[in-house]
Amino acid sequence: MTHRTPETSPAARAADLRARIDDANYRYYVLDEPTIADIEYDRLLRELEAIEAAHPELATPDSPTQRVGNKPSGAFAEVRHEIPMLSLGNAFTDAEVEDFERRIEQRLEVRDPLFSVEPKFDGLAISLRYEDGVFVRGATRGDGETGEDVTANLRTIKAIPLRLRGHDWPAVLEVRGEVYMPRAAFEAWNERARREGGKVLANPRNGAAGSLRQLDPRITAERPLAFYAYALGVAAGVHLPATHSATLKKLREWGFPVSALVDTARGTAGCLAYFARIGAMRDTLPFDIDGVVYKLDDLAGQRELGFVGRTPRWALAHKYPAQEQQTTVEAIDVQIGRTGAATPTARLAPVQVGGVTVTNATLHNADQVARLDVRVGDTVIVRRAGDVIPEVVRVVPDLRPPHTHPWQMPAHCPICGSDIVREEGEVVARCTGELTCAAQRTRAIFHFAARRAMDIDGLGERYIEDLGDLGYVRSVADLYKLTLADLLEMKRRADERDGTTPETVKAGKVATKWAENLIEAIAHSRRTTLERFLYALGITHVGESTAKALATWFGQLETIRHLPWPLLKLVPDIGGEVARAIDAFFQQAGNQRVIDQLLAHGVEIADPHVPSPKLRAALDVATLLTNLEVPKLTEKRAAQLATHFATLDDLLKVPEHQLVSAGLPADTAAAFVAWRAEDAHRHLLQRSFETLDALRSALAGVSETTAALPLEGQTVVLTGTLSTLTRDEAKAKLEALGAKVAGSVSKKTSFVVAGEAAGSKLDKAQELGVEIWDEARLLEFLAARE
DNA sequence: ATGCCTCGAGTTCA
DNA sequence: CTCGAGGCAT
Repeated sequence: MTHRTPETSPAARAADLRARIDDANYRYYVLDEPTIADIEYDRLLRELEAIEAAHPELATPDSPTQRVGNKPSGAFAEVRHEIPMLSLGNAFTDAEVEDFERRIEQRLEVRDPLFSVEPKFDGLAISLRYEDGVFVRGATRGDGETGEDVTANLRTIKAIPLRLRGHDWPAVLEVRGEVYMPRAAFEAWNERARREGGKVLANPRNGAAGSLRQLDPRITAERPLAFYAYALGVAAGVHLPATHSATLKKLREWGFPVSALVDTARGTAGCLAYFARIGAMRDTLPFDIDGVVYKLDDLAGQRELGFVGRTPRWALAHKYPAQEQQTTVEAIDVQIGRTGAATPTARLAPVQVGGVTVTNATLHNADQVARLDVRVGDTVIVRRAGDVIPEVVRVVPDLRPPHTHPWQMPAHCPICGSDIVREEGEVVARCTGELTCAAQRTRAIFHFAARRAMDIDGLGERYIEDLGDLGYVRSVADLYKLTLADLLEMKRRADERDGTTPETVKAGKVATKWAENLIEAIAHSRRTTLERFLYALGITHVGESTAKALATWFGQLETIRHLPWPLLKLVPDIGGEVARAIDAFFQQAGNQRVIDQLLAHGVEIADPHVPSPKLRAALDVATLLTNLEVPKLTEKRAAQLATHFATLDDLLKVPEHQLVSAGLPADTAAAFVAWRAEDAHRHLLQRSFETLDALRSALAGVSETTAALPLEGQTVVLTGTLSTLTRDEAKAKLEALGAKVAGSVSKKTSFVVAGEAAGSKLDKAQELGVEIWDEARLLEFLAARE
């Protein structure tokens, strides 16, 4: 380090250093144009500290070295605000903004007045007092009349000047503004806190508030706080500007940071445009805001309008819908899904989150409840995850009422009373009632009727429940037996039961219309495709994709409904687990009966497929033996076994010593014989052989050649909203060209089609360098090949 | 065994 | 959308 010989006195050098440090602060925090490197800044500060240590008489209270005091104060003293700190009226709708401005126009007899507009920072309002240009006291807003003296903590915030710049400031000056924690600093702080075990902050606002209320300013000094000024309090004895916008300019000259987003806007239209403009950048701003503030720019007009209570008539806070809200848990219920999955759900006191009223939030599973330790009566923070689904973010522990207990999954289904069981290693607990459980039955029928399944329009969950409870529909097959008279009777009985008696002619007509439409929708659904039908059955692990795979590989319902699981495994993406689930479904006599009834009631599969020629290569005994999952029988051993014993009879009867002499290792042979000893296994083998033969003959007439499709082997992901096609249409067209349409982007994705408002998938594609098409390119591509 | 990558299943409100 | 878990490549 260079050490300059002081030509000047220490006092002069100290003054010079202070000026340079103050200037660097001003340029960084107010002008937003850093001029010196951090290292240089630190060097200046250390030199000043050294001088002040050597000459204690030179240390002044407004020296930049004096930001961090070192003695924790006892408690915060009360400070009475000479001019009360305002609370602003709130507006959530455009209409409320119009009302606000109409009142101003009427009282002042003006048209389209000019407003000073600014973001409403989500931080902590404070007031700063300067006497003779030196910061002497800072206080929180408190109740507006009286706040707490947090001077020592505020001194640590470098964005707050300890000494005013320029000369035209009043002898006594109070400035109002917001202390906040920039988002990036908040994230960085928390990341470090998590890593090093420090205090993790809940959100930037709480971070700022908590930091200012530290009794030890040394702790505050470590927190990344910032400050924006937005108003004047006391300002005695100088000529002040006539408008609010000019005042802000003045504050900036005096050394206060003022947000670059402040602007002026004319009339309601200008204000609403500003609201929209700031709203659009809200997510990308470096700090949190919860709205914007409109203030009548003309200060004389402000004085004329005055206050209602403590709220000025000349200012308004226009708020954005809150993305996170606090509410209380009234109950934790368990919902039973189609598969019996018992999902805990928090019933919440209604609260507005992101513009909608939220009353329920899923808690996913018992582990999640335990992780959050949510209890009935708790106050919780709720957020809309991915802008849609409400979720409980965390509990506010300080607001927990006494005598609560951790929540536990009930032992019995709240609907049917069957045991709720959680399998080893599974996250979800399930009701074991299966189809005896009304909830499972309702959800199963709902799934059957879903748009992507049998597509029965107008069959809502409530009607399914009534149809089930009143005994009209016990299984999905019963839907096709319903008559108009049944539906009307059911509706009448349901109304009776609920005590609603809309016996008016009009209600009767509505009910008739509903019933007619439903009968029509059910009739319409009779004609369907194999993949929809399979999907509608609601077989565990069989969603749309697997249903489609089954349909294209095997072609016929009659084949599929009798397939043993080792043959189901021939389909790519179907492994042992899924295959056994499908097999188990069709092994249930009740399920087969329902399928028979559906077919008897006229359900017809309209697109007869032939088995896929790709199946042919897999229809050999070796593959079958591999898929049987016989212990120790690897692919290689299975092939070996198949070359010598290719018939069912051979495999059932060949003695162990012959297996060994055929070259099979002794332990493998023994394992096979042991496996074969079980009736169920022999039966499985027999079923498999029979089906193998049936498939072979079904394939006999199928031609081998399939035309190559332009997108064969490509994986495409759709994201955002397309304007000329629905997502389903686009998917269908791409699939018709041989593409596989996947739901998420990975490095195997061939290209991503991004529509309007594309979200995280587009980001991911860019990150992975995956090709991105816009809608126009897709349409062009499709048009060229149709 | 381990680590992608997909698929399935459940979810809220207007 | 998110999470869990099945399938499969390594």
